[in-house]
Amino acid sequence: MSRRSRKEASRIPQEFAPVFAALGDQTRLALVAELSGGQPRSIAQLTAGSQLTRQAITKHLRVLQRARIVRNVRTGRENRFEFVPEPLDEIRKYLERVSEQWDQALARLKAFIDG
Amino acid sequence: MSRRSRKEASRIPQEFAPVFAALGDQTRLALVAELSGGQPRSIAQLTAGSQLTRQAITKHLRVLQRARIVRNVRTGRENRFEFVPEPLDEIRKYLERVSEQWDQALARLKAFIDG
DNA sequence: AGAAAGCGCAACTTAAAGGTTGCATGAAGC
DNA sequence: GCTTCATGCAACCTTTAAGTTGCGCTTTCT
Repeated sequence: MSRRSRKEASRIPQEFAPVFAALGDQTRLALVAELSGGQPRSIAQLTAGSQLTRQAITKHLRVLQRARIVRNVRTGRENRFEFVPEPLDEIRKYLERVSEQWDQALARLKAFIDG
Repeated sequence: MSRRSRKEASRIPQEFAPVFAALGDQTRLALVAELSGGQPRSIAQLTAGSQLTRQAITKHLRVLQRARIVRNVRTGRENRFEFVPEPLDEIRKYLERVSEQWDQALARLKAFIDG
């Protein structure tokens, strides 16, 4: 037994659910896409590129913030938001593990069929 | 100009929102984790490993199915569900692009600072 | 045939998500 | 000092999500 327990090789990271949930919305995906460009943007700026009201955008930013996908930096009267790559990177690694587990399952199936 | 339009190098894939949304729930993440092991499972089997009712599990499976993360195969009186890796693979590729875009932004920032 | 397993459908309840409007407040510009 | 820009807070509305219960139907087992 190398590490982890015997069964269920890849842990079930239910801690990721809030991050996935935060990404499960068109508006928030658009916000992430814009902020992942590198430049921090104020709420007003982000609202300008959308059909929604400022309040709606604010709420979406709070959701992204609670999922740590985004961080705010207040400067003067404006509140700028910037992208934080770590959570999405964790998700990416998780998906790689799922993919890996799937490939291994296929390999076992093939080995079984081949006899 | 190679392809796509000049600005916004990486398209905003709002088509991914339903897939992310489907993954944004602990119960469904657990179902995905179990099914990604390779073995198709019936609704009754999947319910056995949960605190919820069969109907709740059924609803979650329908959500995963609409997001193409899972597919059902009816055999006799039971309805088995199996994992479909493609959507999660698309998501993974998307996250890689976001990560890439972020790295490029950092590189430009560094180049700017260094003068 | 009769019992039990495995599901699907429908109705209902509760809670949360997404969005709006109105108003108050601190910072910047003239 | 006054105005305007950028926000925050709160109340409210509407829709959807999550979950339960009850019932009926088909397949399998004995």
